[in-house]
Amino acid sequence: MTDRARLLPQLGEVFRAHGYEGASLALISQATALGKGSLYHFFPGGKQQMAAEVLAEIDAWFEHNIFAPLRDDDDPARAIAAMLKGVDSYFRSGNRVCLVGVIALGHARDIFADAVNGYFARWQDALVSALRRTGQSPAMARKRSEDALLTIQGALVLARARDDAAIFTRALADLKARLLA
Amino acid sequence: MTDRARLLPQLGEVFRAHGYEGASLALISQATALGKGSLYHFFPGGKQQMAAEVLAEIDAWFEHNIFAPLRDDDDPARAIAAMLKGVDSYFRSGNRVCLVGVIALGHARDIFADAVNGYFARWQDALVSALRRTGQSPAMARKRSEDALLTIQGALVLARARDDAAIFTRALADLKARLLA
DNA sequence: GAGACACTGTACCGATCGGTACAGAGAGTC
DNA sequence: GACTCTCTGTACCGATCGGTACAGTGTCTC
Repeated sequence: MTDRARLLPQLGEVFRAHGYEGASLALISQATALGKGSLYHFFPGGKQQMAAEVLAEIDAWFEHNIFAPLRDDDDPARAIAAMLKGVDSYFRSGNRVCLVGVIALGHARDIFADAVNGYFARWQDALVSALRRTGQSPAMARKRSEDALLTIQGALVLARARDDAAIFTRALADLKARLLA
Repeated sequence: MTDRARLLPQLGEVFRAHGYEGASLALISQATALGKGSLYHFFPGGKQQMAAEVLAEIDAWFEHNIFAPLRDDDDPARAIAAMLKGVDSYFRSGNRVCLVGVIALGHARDIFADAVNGYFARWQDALVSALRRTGQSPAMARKRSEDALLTIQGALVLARARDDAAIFTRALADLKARLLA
């Protein structure tokens, strides 16, 4: 189990760098320093199981570090600030790409549609909850939470496209002001 | 030449749907109803040349329909409104994905880095030009143009991730109000 | 009709794909 | 030492990958 815990982040980076289709078993084997025998011992379901477990781990990380505080923190403004800080840290200030977004844009979305949709749906719902507790109307909370998610995704795309991570940092700063206006 | 003009959009849809790595010659051959012989007759450089020419055609379309009006229109507000209308139409109200963004997120970005960066750089510069002519400060124009590009990209990602094209339409409407505020 | 030319289908190339089979290696138990 | 069980490397599978070779095919020119 602890082996798997060390494996999943490595798999995640391979999928991030090459996408689902582009992450060949040879690349995965190289990144993990594990032969196919070991790989298929841990993941009998092959590549699809690897990606599914990586997505589940990412989801669990966000659930614990981002979504739950947004839903439960007594101080919603603090939870929102913590979300932005956590997001900045998770995406390495714009130098790391969102695997869920990468999969959403690719052909693999069909396979992982539920995981992809659920991730963003729960994020948005949690953010709506926090925004409502700051006193915003349901409509305003919903609109701003949608704005927040697409801003983060768009900033990651643009930062990578222009090879300028500062775009992401600026977008997060603007977003903070917009969310709590 | 006219054959090639009919070919490039078909190639574009294959790359959009499967990404650069995922677009196999078999898929391309099927989508274009052309055998490998014909494909390599038109594109001796293979898949890479196909993608490069598709990107160039996309760039030319935006240059003519979006960027040039933003730079040259006597009425900058009208050009910005036309940009949003053109973008909505080009991306089929959120049902079509941005090929430049798809490539930017994938491993193929390394090959097409200049084309990808140039596309967004010229878009932003053109939008800055229009915003400045509406009387906005250089700093404000630059910030809002960056916001515009990442909003469009993020809305496309989120719309596809959640399988809800309305996200894109809403984002464009909000963006319009924000740009001309 | 002869020749040139742009285009096309098919067979084929070596490499790599995801996945399987299997014989161990190593550690723990009795 | 014998057995079990988890883990590992390697050889191998058929399929597909991007790309090449080449013999046509039709059309147009002279």
